Amino acid sequence: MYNQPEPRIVIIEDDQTIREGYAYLINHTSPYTVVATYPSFDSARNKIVRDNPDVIILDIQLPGTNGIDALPVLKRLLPDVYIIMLTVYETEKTILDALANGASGYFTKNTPTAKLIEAIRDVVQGGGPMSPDVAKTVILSLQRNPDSPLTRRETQILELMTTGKDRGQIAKELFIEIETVRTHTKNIYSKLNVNSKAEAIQVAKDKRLV
Amino acid sequence: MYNQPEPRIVIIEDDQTIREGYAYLINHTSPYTVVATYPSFDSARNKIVRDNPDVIILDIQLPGTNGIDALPVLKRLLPDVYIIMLTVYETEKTILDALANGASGYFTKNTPTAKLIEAIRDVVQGGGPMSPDVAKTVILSLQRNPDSPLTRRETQILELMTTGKDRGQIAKELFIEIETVRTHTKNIYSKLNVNSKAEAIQVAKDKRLV
DNA sequence: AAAATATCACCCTTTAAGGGGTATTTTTTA
DNA sequence: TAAAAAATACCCCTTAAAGGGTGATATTTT
Repeated sequence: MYNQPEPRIVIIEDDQTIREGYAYLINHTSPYTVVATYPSFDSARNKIVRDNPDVIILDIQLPGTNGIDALPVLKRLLPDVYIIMLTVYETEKTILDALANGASGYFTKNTPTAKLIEAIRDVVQGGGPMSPDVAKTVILSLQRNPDSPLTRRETQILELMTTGKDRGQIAKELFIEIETVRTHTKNIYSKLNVNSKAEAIQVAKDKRLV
Repeated sequence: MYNQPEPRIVIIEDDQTIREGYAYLINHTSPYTVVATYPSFDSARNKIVRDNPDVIILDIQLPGTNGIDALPVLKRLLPDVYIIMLTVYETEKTILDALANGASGYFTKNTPTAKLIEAIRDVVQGGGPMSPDVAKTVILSLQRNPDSPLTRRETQILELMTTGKDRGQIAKELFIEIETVRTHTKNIYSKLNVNSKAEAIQVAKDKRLV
């Protein structure tokens, strides 16, 4: 068994204080090495492959190319790199976009360096660390509306509708007749004040009914 | 300003060692109070409202009613309670189901009590703590397939399709003609080897293309 | 016992979707 | 900078799936 070399870190963050602060503390209080820091993605672009980082700490609000747009590029340049996002303002969409595009972790900027170092350890071990507020947003995005007007069966059928299944497939899956599925569908439409599958799916997503 | 009373904790966990271990350590090393512990949800059902907990630590694998099914019932009984799930085996579906049904946090059972106490603090402060492995699963569930055969535009259109929008709405939203949407749709179908919107959505969900 | 939920059936109408073909412009990449 | 890929747009024709209306019985929950 070979000794794994300690992870190499690159920080891309426009605020000099934060950038240098994290770099200093990671270098001096952790086994990891910050091999380079950049104030923007555009300045990192041509050098980062040679830096050969294992983990990139990437700010979202950057001058020029922002962190979200940088993500897929970095992933293409360095397919195996772990990316931890850093941000001040976190909207649900931003967070979800970042994660959808391959971020491994997500923290707000008030995160103490010690937590960030923990996070680096977690990602290289295959985990997906997030600060509690980010996790909360993610959880919320997964959570259903507890005040749904739909019954259990209706919710179930609506959910199957959102997956693109048609009446026949839904009926088969639930071991009921197509006509029963129709009846439920009509009740769903009436409760949601819509009159098409498409609208129902939109309301469902909108109100987190499924 | 009144002093907030310290959070009251209930633990529902069938393994006596774990149950009593957590209870003891929470009571003795944290400001929180474990007001009751139960070996099953069924045994907790009639008493838990009187326990008036702020946070419930809920095991998933329970004799009788399992933790996932217990979740909605607990939420109805105690609408404002925070629930932290505890589990040994975590499949993606289990985790996502738990979160969809109102869990506030999610940990695997090897979690040290200190982390659990941190988690209790986090949830009462509105956060959504998860252990890194759970977070990883959640992140993975949000992540797109990096090897999608679709172009950017196609992905965008497929995504809009999954939200139930029809050609017309998609065209309007993207400021292009309906016929262009059609062309993209045809290309999507051909790349995904399908020939209907429904199938496309199913493949999209299946392969995490959107 | 009443109310809510879930089940099944038949009529008829409409429309959004799908197949096939062609062509120009813009953007990306080698 | 030339070639390839992606994005844009139009026409013809066909049909499956969806939707509206109405009525009825069985099962569960409260």
